[in-house]
Amino acid sequence: MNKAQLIDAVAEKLTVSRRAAGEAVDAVLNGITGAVVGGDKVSLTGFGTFESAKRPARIARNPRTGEQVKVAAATVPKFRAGQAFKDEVNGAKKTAAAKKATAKRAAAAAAKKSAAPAARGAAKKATPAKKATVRKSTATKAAGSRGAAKKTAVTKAAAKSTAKKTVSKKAAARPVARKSAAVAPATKMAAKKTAAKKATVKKSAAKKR
Amino acid sequence: MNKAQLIDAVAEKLTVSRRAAGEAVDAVLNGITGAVVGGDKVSLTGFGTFESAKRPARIARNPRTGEQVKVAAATVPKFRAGQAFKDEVNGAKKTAAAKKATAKRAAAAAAKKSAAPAARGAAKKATPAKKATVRKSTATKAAGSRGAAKKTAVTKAAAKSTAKKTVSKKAAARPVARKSAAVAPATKMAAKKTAAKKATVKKSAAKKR
DNA sequence: CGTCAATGAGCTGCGCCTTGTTCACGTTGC
DNA sequence: GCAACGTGAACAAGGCGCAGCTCATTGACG
Repeated sequence: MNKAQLIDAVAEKLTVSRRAAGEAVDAVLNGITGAVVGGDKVSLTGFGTFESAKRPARIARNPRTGEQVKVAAATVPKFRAGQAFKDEVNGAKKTAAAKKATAKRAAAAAAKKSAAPAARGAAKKATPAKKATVRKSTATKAAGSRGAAKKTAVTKAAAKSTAKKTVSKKAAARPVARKSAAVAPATKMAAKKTAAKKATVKKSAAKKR
Repeated sequence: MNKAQLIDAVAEKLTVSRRAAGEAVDAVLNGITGAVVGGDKVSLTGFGTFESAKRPARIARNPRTGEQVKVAAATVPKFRAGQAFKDEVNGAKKTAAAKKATAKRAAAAAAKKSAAPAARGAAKKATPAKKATVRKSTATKAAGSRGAAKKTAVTKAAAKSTAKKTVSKKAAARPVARKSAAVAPATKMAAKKTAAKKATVKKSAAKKR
C-alpha cells in the first residue's frame, strides 16, 4: 500500500472525496511529524508511539568500502508499536498462545493472585465476542474483587518481604555474575542505580505536560 | 501529544469538527494497521514505511528473575521513518551537515553532474523557509538551468556509456555473486548467508505487486 | 466523571537495526 | 506524462529494543 492507496481506503471508509481523504491523510501525518519535530512524544493508544531520539556521534563503517566513517550526533524519529497493533499483526497465533499461557498460569498459580490477571487476559481476548464478554466480565469482576481484597492485605506484607528479598538477591546475584568485574563496580552500579532513580523522578516530572 | 490532541490539530488544520477529525484519524490509523495486518507494506513517502516482520522463536530471559524463557515465533509491526521525516526531526543540525556535504561534493566532483544533486539538496533543505526559499530557489533555478543544459548533453553520452557499464556490471556481478554462494556453503555462516540471499530474492519477487 | 485498559519503567542477555554510499526502481506532484 | 525525489538493497560493527513481571500513571471511552 502506498499513500494513494491509503487515501483510497480512507475515502471509502469516510465516504468522502479522494481530495478530502488526501487532506485528511496529510493532516494526520503532518500532525504527527510536526509534534515529533517539536520534541513532543505522540502516543496513539493501541497504534503506537512516535518520538524523537538522540543518537550520539559514533564511528560507523561504510559497508561497501569498509572505510570507517564518523557519524555525527543526530536526532532521529522512532516508533514503537502499541500492544493492540502488535496483537493484531501477530493474529490468531497470538490468541492461541495467549489462551495456552492463560490456562497455564491458572493451573500453576491458583494460590496466587495471578488468577485475576488470567481472567483479565481471557476477558481481553474475548472482547470481540460480546456474549462471552458479558459472562466473563462478570467472572472477572468477582475474581477482581477477591484479588483486590487479597491484594491490599498481601501488598503490605509482601512489600516488606519483597524489599528484603530484592536487596539480598541483587546483592548476591551481581557479584556472582560479575566476579571478573570484582567489587568496585558494585559501588558504581549502586551509584548508577541512585542516578537512575533520580533520572526517573526527573522524567516523571518532565513527563507531565 | 495524545490522540485527542492530534484530533484537535487535524480539526484545526482541516477546519472540520472534532468528530470528523476523529473519524479521519481513526480511518488513517486503521487504514495503516489493516494493511499491515493483511501482510501489506505501507509506504508513505517522506513519512515512513510500516510493515510486518517475522521474528523466529528464541530463548529470551526474564530480566527480573534471570530465568530463561522460550519466546514463540511471532510477527511484529515495524516502522522505518522516511528521509524527509528524519531530516525534519534532525533539523538545523542536519542542514549544516548537508551544507558541508554539499560543498564537499561540489568540490570533489565538479567534473561530474553531482553539481546538480548538490543544488537539489540545498533547495530541499531550504524548503521550510519561504523567504529563504525564494532566494535560494532562484539560485537553484539558475543552477538548475545550467545543470539541465549540461545534463542534456551529458545524459546522451552517459546513457550509452552507462548502459554498457550497467550491462557489464550486472553480467559480471551476478555470476560472481553466485559463484561465491556456490563455494561458500561449506561453512555454516555461509549457509545462513545463502538462506538470507534466497529470502531476499523471494522478497524482491514478492515485492513486485 | 468514573472505570477500565494501555503504557512505561526497571531489571539482563541476545538479536535486530542503523549508519554511508551508490544505483536502480518506484512514487509523487505539477 | 515527465521530472524530481524517495526508497530499498547490499555491505560490517556497534547500539538499541525486547522478552516477563509488577506497579503506578495516564489515556480513552461510555
